[in-house]
Amino acid sequence: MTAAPPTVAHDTRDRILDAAERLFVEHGFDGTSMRMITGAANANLAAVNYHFGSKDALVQAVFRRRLTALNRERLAELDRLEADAGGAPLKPSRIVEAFFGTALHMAADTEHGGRTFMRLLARTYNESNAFVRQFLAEEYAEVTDRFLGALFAALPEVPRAEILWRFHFMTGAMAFAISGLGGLYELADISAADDNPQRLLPRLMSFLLGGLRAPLPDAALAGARN
Amino acid sequence: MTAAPPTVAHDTRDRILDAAERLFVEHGFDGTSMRMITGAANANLAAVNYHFGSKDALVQAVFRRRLTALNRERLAELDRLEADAGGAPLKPSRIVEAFFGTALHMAADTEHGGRTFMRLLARTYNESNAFVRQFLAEEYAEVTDRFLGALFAALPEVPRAEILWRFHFMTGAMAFAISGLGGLYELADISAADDNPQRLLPRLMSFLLGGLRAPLPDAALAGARN
DNA sequence: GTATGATTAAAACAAACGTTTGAAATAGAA
DNA sequence: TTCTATTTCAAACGTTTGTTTTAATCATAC
Repeated sequence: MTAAPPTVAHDTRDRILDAAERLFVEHGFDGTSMRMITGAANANLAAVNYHFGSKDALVQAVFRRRLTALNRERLAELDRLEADAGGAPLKPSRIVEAFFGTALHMAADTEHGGRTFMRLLARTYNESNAFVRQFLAEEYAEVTDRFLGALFAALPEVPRAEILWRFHFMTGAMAFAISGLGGLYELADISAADDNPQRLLPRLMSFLLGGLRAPLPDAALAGARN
Repeated sequence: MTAAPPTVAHDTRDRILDAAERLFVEHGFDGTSMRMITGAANANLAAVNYHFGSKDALVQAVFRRRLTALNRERLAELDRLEADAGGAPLKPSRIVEAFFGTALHMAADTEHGGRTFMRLLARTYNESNAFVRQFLAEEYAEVTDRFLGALFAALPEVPRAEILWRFHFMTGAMAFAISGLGGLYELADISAADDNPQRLLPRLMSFLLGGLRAPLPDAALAGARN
């Protein structure tokens, strides 16, 4: 466990991970069978159980392969921001960029499967498969804790509940940004479409910051104090 | 079609629709078996095929039952707005409210299953099941066409591509708003949570409008004209 | 009452599912 | 080479899947 990663190429292992990632995006977990995966990976049906133990373990491996790195990168950038600020509160826009920018940056990588994975992740946010939710919650625990804390500190005058919800809204916008316009607007006047991935990040960023900075809703509706 | 709705109660039919709706939210389409559905509905296994023909047809029926009404309501409100304006361009905030407000209004109805259905719908936006996507695209065609057109007219100085994307982002925020904070933030400092559904609409609305009105991103990145 | 059409019920269907098995193939070290 | 550990392979395992079938039950009109 503490030893170095295996020097073996694990060719089929990686082929299975790639195939599974791609198929999960397209058909979901339950909609993707072992035979579809091993077929697309040019591997034997038993290979998944041999290399990963079970289908559920494969799902976890698909996520862990990239999600851990993504969240580590996010934390590293937040660390850098805080170090540069030297104790002073951060600019909210920087925090938002550190969290959502890294995600979109990974989603822009069409060469190494980053885009595929981020589409899968976006799709899985709303997934309710029991152990996938649990796994994601654990995998995200530290990141959400740190970033929410940073936002709380950066916006001390804004109620925390409001920040929490807006962070949630921003996540939803990001998820849809990554999923793309595909399909839903095909029948509408789609001549306006422009899915240049180069432009997606600035597009999303200004939307997110606009939403984050929006005037607070009228609190007169309910009687709570928060 | 033009005749009056059947006077028969179709008791089991409705029980099946309710059970399927609830189970689809929790386990997805592929994760929900006919036996789970008929079991929860206290109906015989063959009842689904008798009343709907197939599982796929049942899925469509679950959506059609409520989505048609929701979109009709949306269109009716847009009609009303345009009639009141008498040819003048509409306020973007009103358009946004007409589209997303009706959805959230339906999502607030916990009594008649509206909340359950809207959670299913939010979950299904990212679903890629072939015929479900096709079905949703058709079901949404007129609505997106009308509302996007209204936004184009209301914001003539904003590039249409920008409006289209922001509409997409708003949809993502709404989807997550409806899905709720569940799970993902449990391990973070959740003491700030406040999921009073009464407050959700104003919360989301100010976020959406903030995003819609945000300054446009720097277009200097790419060389296109749009 | 009996006859008729709609609904429910229990049982079975082939197909597909995730997983396991035990032998064949492969690779690297001695 | 020979030995040993790893990986691949074809085949089969028992379940579960969506659907169909055939008979029983129900409601209602005559």
